[in-house]
Order: sequence, then C-alpha cells, then structure tokens
Amino acid sequence: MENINEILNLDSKARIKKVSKGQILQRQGELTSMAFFVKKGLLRSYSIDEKGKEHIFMFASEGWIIADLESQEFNHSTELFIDCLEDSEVLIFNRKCFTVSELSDGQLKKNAHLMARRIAVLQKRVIMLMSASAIDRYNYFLETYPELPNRVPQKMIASYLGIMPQTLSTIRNKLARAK
Amino acid sequence: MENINEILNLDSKARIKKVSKGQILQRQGELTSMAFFVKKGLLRSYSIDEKGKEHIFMFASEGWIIADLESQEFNHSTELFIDCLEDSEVLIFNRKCFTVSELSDGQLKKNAHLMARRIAVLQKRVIMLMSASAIDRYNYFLETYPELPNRVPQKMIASYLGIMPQTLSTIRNKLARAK
DNA sequence: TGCATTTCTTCATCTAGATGAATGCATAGC
DNA sequence: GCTATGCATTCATCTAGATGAAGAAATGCA
Repeated sequence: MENINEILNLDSKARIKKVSKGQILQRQGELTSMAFFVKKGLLRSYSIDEKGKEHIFMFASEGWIIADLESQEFNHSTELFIDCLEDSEVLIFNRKCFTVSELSDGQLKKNAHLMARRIAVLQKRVIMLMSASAIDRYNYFLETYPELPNRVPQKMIASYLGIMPQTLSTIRNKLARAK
Repeated sequence: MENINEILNLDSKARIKKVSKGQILQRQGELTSMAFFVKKGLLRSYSIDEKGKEHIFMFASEGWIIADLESQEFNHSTELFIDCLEDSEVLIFNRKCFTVSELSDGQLKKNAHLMARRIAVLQKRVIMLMSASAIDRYNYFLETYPELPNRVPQKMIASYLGIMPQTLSTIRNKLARAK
C-alpha cells in the first residue's frame, strides 16, 4: 500500500491533490471515511479538547498514511482534525481500501504489517506517556523523528509530547547547557 | 479470529492451557512470537521501567487477544510481561496466524477489523493520556470497562491510568463524597 | 484460627510541569 | 521597508499529582 499506483488501482475515485500550508482536510465532528497518503509535504492530525486546547496525535511526512481509524472503525464522527503544515501533495482515497475484498492476498498482508506497525508505534507512545518525564519524551522524539524538529514549529512538538511550549523551551535550554 | 476453533485450525501447535493466578506467561527481554487468546479468566501485559516501576499496558478478559505486537513487528525482544490475574484458560498460538498466507479472505478481513479496533482503542488512550486529568481518566475507565474494578486490585487500575495508588484512593474518596 | 503479607487509606510534604505575563524575534502581508 | 501577528524565551507563581510514612483493612497461608 506504500505505492501510489496500487492505491489508484484499488480506488478509482482516488485522486492526487495539491494542498497548501494551513489547509484543513478534515474537521472534528465530520463523518468521513477518507484516508490520506502523503506523497510530498507534511500533514498532522490533532484533537481539540473542551478547553479549546490542541493535542497533536501524529505527524505524517512523505510515505505515511494518515486517517482517523478510530471513528471509522466505530462509525462515529471524527475526533480528529487533519491539516497541512507544508505545501503538500496528497493522495486522497477511501479507507475501505484497507479491508475491502478486492484486495489481493499480497496487499492484505502488506496492510496487516502496516497496521501492526501503527499499533507498535502507539504501544510505545502509550508506555512513554505513562512512564517518561518530559525530557525523556523529547529525547525519544528527537531520536525517532530526527528530521521533524527542522520542519515543525516548537509549539507543535510540545503539543505532540503533551507538554507546554514554555516547558519545551526550558528543556531545550537545559539540554543545550548540558553539553 | 474470535473463535477458538478457527485458531486451532490455523495453528496446529496451538494449545489450550490452564494457568493459575500469578503465573507469568511472557517476560520482558524474551524473543517470542506467541499470542494469547483468553478463553476464561484475566491476563494483563505490563512493562517495568528503569526505576523498577510497573506500568500496565492492557488488561485482557474473556474473548480478548493479548500479545506484544510491537516487538514482534520489529523483531526485537519483548518489552512487555504478560501474567495472569485470575486462574484462567488461555489459548496459546503463534501470532503469525495474523498475517500468514494460509488465511482465507474472510479471516484476513476479520483480522484487519480486529487490528483497526486495537488502533482505535490506542488512539483514544493516547489522546486521554495527553489531555485528561486523573479524575477524568478514571471516569472514562469506569465507563469503558465496568466489570474490571471488581476483578482488579486498585493499585493495578492506578498503574493502568498512569497515576499512583494513593492518588486513585483520594479520587475515589472525592467521587464517593460528591454524591 | 491466628499470624504475616499485601492492599488501601489518610496525611504532610515536595516537585515537575502548568499558567500567565513580559520581552525580544521572526515572518508575512501590505 | 514597516507594521502586525504569531513564535520563542524567561521568569514568578500555582497546582495536580508524586513521594513517603504510618495505621487500618483485607487477604492469604500454615
């Protein structure tokens, strides 16, 4: 499923779209079954809580797929916004492509791995959020996504880590002094 | 895959085992590709951090599958312990059953849904951990797993929520007074 | 049944990180 | 090039939840 042509074959309605920085592809509360393959650029998904605070759930750069599987699996409206952090090219397709019976064995297997991988990342993230301090989470983030700090404003990294921008600033200061 | 017979068909080596409370089925650091279907009873998976503190990743009661997909997907050793909270009956099978090519279309599709559901639960959990207070997390836990509080000691619930047992005790006290 | 071990509760501290405000920087739009 | 808006930093304060200790309750085991 990493391959654009495969997706295009499966979903005849799939189309490549240029989206520019700041554009919102999906809003909280919508009913949707769209998934987005990032050909070029950078997207993110995030929720907004009752206090109006943003919480970034994930970033998706080249080669990633981003979608709200949660709402789609349970058929309720989306909890996640998806928007665009850089001018991007995105392949928009129906996420049913993941389960639909037209898929070949090979594709189904590939999907299983993609999903297992997603579960793996989330498992790690849950354990991190439960056990690690802000500074450890930031270090882990740097190791795991070394290119992102250059592409994403710090307040968004903070949001992804579950801390305040001020706290991240202090942490970075501390780390810089440390060496 | 919810069905025991299906699993038995797929993995001829799969076997049902009676395990008693306290027994450890899998240890951190092991290389394994086992998965456990809970026929009766209650299991949990958890990690232990450098400070020796336990963090419960999930509970699995009747009908659930529990395994460390994370390590298996990336072929490194397990981060999770899996042990037994009640005398249980468990079906032990090779987790390759999830991806192996002998699976029928129907089974593959069912698996895709199982995995999507797991992702959904984890997505929710990550958003919770990032945005909700201890008291909100506890309330959500009660709604989502109404039977568990009667079967699981409080210190384990606290561990699952990512808070200290003392904090949970205080929260329960507050909630009891509130009504 | 009785003793030992674990679990739960309560309380008095402590601390990581949140909050809010002030200041200097950068970037974007005109 | 100039102003406006948003971003990053620093600091002073506050607070949710951690930590540790000690007693009460529950559970397990001989």
